Amino acid sequence: MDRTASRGAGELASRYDPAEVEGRWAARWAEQPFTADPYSPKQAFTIVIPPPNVTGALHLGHAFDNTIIDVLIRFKRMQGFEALFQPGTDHAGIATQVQVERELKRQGASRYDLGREAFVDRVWEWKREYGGVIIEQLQRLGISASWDRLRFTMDEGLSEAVRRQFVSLFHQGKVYRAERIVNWDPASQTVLSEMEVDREERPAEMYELAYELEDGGALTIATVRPETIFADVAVAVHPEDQRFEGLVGRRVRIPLTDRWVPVIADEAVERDFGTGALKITPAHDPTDFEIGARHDLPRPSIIDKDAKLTGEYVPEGFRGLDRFEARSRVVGALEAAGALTGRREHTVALGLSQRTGEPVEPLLSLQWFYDTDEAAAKALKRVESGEVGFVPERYTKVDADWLRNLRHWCISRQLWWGHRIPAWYDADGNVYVPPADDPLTDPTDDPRWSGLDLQRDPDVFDTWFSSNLWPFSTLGWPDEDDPYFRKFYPTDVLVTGYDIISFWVSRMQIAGEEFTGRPPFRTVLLHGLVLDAEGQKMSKSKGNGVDPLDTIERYGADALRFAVSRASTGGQDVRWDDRIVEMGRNFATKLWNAARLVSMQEGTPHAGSLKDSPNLADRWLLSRLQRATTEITASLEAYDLGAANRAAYEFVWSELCDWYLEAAKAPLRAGDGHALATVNHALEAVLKLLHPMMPFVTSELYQALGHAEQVAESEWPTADDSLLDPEAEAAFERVMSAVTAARNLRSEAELSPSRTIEVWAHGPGASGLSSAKGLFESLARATLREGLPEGAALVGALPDVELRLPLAGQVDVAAYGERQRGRLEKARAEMERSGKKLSNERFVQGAPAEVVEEERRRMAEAASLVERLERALADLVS
RNA sequence: GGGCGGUUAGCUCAGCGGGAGAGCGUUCGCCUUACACGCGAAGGGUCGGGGGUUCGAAUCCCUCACCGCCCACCA
Repeated sequence: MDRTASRGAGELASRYDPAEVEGRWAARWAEQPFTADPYSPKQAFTIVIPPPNVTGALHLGHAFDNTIIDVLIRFKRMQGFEALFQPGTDHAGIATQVQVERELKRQGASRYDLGREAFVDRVWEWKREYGGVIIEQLQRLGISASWDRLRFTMDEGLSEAVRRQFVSLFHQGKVYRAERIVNWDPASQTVLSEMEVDREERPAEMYELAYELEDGGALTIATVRPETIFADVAVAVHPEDQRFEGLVGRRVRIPLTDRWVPVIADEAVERDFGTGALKITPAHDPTDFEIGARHDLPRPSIIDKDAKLTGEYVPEGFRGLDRFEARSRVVGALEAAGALTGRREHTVALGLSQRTGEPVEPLLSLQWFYDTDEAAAKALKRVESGEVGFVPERYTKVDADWLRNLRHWCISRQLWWGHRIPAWYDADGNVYVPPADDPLTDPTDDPRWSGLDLQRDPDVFDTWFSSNLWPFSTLGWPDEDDPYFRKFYPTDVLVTGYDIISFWVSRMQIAGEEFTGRPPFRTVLLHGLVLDAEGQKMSKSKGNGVDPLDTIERYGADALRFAVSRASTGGQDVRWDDRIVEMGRNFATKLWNAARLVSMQEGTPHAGSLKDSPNLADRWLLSRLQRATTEITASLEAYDLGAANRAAYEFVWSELCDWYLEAAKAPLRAGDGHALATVNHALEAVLKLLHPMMPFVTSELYQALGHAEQVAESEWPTADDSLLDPEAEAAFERVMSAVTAARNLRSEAELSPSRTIEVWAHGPGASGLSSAKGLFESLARATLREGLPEGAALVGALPDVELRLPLAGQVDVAAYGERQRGRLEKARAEMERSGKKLSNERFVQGAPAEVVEEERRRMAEAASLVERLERALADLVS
């Protein structure tokens, strides 16, 4: 073993071990996080984390959000921005509560056994125990957030922000309490917003029921919920429906009861659907609620919060029955009573609780609502004017449509875990809310109301009623003088999956307008969803999720980040494929070994300008590096991580490693200072360019090259156009083609790669090739001679030169000839195509000059190739 | 019922107006002193179908088919 090899081996292990290296750097970045200085003169660049559930575990969705954000943050930081990646977690009300309740259940208890206070303590305990897990996992991913600024939605400051939000909106009249039809989840015993309800197509039955008319005859209605007939207050038909002319104003009897209800006319009734007559149940159906309101009808409820039939309107035999049980019993009774006149299969869009999977029950309930109309309109303007942009652009419309069609948001939840609503009620149900200028004082401490017995609302806010403030509550708001708020708000980019636009993005836009008068971010960068190998969305319930930590363990976090970066193209959904991660792992190893090769070199790099190098390979590489730098930088600036990834991969593997390093080996061995300077420079640049996507291996290698500062703190490379060298690129590419042709000859001749072959060059390009003799010979492992060799030879034809390899005995000439004929066919086809095009007057006239010129060049090349191949074949036969 | 995305090599995907690309897999060689997580060579596609625009279409327009997603109060 020679000295250089042993020295290199001492510096860098011969095989890259991601686990060891990554663990070390992850710990370093966790302990000494990248901080952002609010007083820095540098321009701010801010991204807030989409806060993960505090008790959750890292999944691929998080890996996407955070990798993309971290790539942008590291990139901008290196570009000289004061970059803040604001981290934190969400208390995730219902999700966390359900989780802790499940744990309690395993111990044979329920939250009611503990009582509210003890239960909430229990959740805090749970949070203390598991709340750090996801943070550690993110740190393991190499996320360079400002961990010293970790925030939680239920921190004191953020809770204050939520309280201020409510109080302010209340006094503006935008938040109000009202009885409305809500989506009730009987399993978790809370109301849900529209968005927390998943619609699922389910087969069901539609029943036709005959309601007896008071003057004889019957009116037949259609329903999928016969069990709700007891809450009927009317039957509605369309005002212009001639079938029911004369019936409006008369009364019908609800089957199985003695109640008579009026027939009313309402435009909401669809004439073509069902029988054209609709039973009206205002307390258990949103449409019916509205129709009932228009006609001033009562709203009797007959389904309770456990989804059981209840109340005096329900005949005794059905009282206490679960809704579904009740349905079949009611249908039986209707049939027996002769009121069931028809039934048929029908698909319904059943609402299911996103959390519990339980069918939600629409019922009447007194809840808090938030009228977002005014702020949404302002937010919409920003979107329409382009002040807030979406990447990819098509989501602009999704967001705008959403902002346009918002309904009032039900913000109260019957949970214990969350921000408790700061509203109090007296015995008469009057509402007391802290004053606008002093939102933190409880009304019970307010001297004005000291004589009253005020009870605080037991409910808490919807989780999103705190995460909507996230882009500014984490930066110190409501303290508008907080230096972080001043420096880093509004944030620059919001990165998240497109499935969260309605939940979070639009609500942050609204909150930003409402409380800061500014949009909370300038750009919304949306990524696709992660699908499994079958194209199914990954989800906990399906159990088809990939555990990113497992992936990290097997391939390394850099490899995972590489895969995420590469998959981030155009907001496209990604079918997760470990082969891409493998590609990333291999790439990290490739980089490692390239650095190892470089670190093994001894000698003194040329001290002057890189432009001084007389070596064709150096000039070629430096020129290519400028192009790669430009492309990678532009791609990152356009938030196109996929393109940046591909450009970097291509340059490093196919150009730097496959060609340049091979070409440079000989000069380096000879102590060429120009080659050494070039290779050092290129490697350093590559480490920087790759650092955002693969922070671990690049940090380790940068350090190994002897830098005291971290690569993360180094300056982002800028392309130096004076190093662009189209001439060198073209010349080196000719050498590359010749080398490939020579290697092909070796392969055709079945000669061992270890053997040096003798290659003869003939043709106008031969002398050019000879001028790069050394390069060609070392890359092709050949001896280059000019001219034509004696006797039979294999021929590799290039447009301007042909390479001949004198025939050794063992070659299968017939097979070789076959392949050669194939090449000739291709070249002829090429020639024909070009010829056709060039003889087309309209092409020559209509196409841009350079395109026509290019075509002429192609034509000439093809013609020359055909000629060489024909001659070579003739030689072979002779 | 509206809206959006997808259909490119066996698989997973880039490319989105000037002669089809990558990784994996396949075939043939190689432990060539950075790397077998590697090196060299090769094979493989009428870019879902049909129409149109254009000198020129995988790329733009229309249309059809299939796959997927989002929104929607026909009970």
